[in-house]
Amino acid sequence: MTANITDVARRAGVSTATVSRVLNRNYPVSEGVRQRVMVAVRELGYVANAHARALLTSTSGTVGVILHDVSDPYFAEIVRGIQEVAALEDRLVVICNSLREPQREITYIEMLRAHRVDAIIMAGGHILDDRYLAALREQALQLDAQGSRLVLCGRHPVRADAVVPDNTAGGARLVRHLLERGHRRIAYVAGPPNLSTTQDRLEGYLDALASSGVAPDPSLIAIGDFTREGGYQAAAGLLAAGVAFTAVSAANDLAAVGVLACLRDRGLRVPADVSVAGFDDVPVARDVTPALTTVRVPMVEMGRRSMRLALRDPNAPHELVRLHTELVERQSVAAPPTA
Amino acid sequence: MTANITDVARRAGVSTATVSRVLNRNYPVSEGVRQRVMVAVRELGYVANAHARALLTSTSGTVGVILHDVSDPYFAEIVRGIQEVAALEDRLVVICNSLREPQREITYIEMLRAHRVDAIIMAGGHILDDRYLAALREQALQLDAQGSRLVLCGRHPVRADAVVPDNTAGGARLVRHLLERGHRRIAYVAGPPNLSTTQDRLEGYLDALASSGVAPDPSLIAIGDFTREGGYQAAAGLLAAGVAFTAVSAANDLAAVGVLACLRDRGLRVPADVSVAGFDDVPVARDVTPALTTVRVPMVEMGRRSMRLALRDPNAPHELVRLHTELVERQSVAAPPTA
DNA sequence: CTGAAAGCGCTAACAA
DNA sequence: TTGTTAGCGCTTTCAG
Repeated sequence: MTANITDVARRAGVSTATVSRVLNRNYPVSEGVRQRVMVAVRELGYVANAHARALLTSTSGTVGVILHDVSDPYFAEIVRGIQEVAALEDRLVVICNSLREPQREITYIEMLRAHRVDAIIMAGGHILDDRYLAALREQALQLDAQGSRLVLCGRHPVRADAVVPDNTAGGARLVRHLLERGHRRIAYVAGPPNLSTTQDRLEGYLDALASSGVAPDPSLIAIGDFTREGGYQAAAGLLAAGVAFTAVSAANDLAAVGVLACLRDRGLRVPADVSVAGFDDVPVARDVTPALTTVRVPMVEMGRRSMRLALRDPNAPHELVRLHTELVERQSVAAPPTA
Repeated sequence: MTANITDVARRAGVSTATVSRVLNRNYPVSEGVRQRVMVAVRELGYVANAHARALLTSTSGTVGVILHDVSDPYFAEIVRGIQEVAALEDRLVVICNSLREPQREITYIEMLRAHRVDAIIMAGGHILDDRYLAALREQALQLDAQGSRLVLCGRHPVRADAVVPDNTAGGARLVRHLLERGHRRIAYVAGPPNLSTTQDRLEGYLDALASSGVAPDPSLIAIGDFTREGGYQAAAGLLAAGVAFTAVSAANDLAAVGVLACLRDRGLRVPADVSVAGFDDVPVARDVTPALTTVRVPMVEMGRRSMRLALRDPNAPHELVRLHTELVERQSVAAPPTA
């Protein structure tokens, strides 16, 4: 089987304590002994058992990340930021896809707790459900007792570290842009109704409308699910319902891409007939035609900051980092057609 | 600090062995005792220490994945397949971005070995470097001795399980398609020269040319790096060099998207003036304009199969799974302009 | 500078 | 059915 520290010690003719000291190089060891130990290590292909070490030091060098789905570009970018810092700090990253299922999230937290991860980063909006939030709060407490940190990236429903982008202000800024261009009938493709991000961004839409004195029209609001397919269906629904609109603001870029595809399939030109806007500024936003006007959310930076918070001392006080969003003007928005 | 099994045992008035038996439910325990233990567990928020368990059972329930970068859609899709199976089998997945740096890959393997992962999946092509391959082979041996599996996803340079797509055949199929449409001057945007995937796909291009009796022209081959930016630069270089071509075949979709952007910036129409083809069929391929003709690589399935191989018995014999690729015709390829 | 020994939290014989 | 006990592989006092 695998060589252990005793094998190395025997081969080098020293005690296990000495081997440990050589490997952790935090104690004076004579050069000759050091050499002998290193040779034995190399010859045996020895790698210290992280579990045995974790048992003693109660720190695993691992950080857990729970998110909707890594293959969603929004989360992929966040993870990129997380990995960047993890690599710098020699940490391993465990990634868990929750698929936005509350039970799955809680189960993952427990698995990660079992592994005594140094911290857990939960990315993405949270589900608006009291039982879930209570369970989450309970887990946060346990995590704390365990000496590991909880970092929320993109939401902030429980006492913990958090990194949050300004979704509401970003949403309002975007809709204001649409209004400035002359749009009054602005459809909105929302995310899943029970998600905080959906609410925050929708609020921005409503705020902008309100401060311009435009009455919101419920029939202009369609429900998507943050996917391309969801966006496509939402647009199709809007079109089928026959409601008039000159612009569509989608809750995220993926949905906006779906809207674009639907409008194209129906023979509508963007932005000549209808303007379309997204949210997030994921890489695909600039590669669709027309390139998407959107709100840039600093996803990579959110990931970096989250990981930085995660790696602080377990006793450091909670911190809340607010990040700004920014309007990115491209080609998918123009003045409404002068019908 | 954290509650341990002794705390639970004391609180439930039983021995630690009993607690263990209740939690692992693989031994007869009287119902009354079971209840008492469960109550104690709940009250203390107890979660068994995975490290202590791993030390005994020498299995961690964790699988490591080493890949270029999770935020690259090709890898993101593979990871989706991996996670799908991992969730089904209650495994945790550690993801490591190697950025294609050989040293980083080896270091990650050692970190994962230290954590006694049940298996390591290495995704993506391998670097063509003898020293690196020797080191990799050595690690594969150690992994084997350790009782954990090594699965290669997308390459096969060392003795191990592997899941490989048919890159060469796919590349040839695509170029044949271009030839059938009447193209003769077909430029090629390759990946990094020292990568196996680059070689495999380029070979397909050359094979197709050869079997049609078209002499390959080195000046038609540009080097990219599998990124959008690399594709853009490669196309710009081709254009600047003034070589004539009526089609561009890119080594992957991301590069093809860059080629598309470059051609657009230069005022060239696709496919009217130049045809463009990609490789992989990542999600963005159908959302660019014109939608990309490409070769579908079953990335999600590659991920699933890799994970399935990873979770087999450590002593099971190596297996090699070959997966087919398939031509996907969209709008970016047409007959060459009849100049 | 080096070794002996205790013990981290758990599971798996072995007893009872 | 339940308890006792011996480690898993390592780090860390405490001696020397």
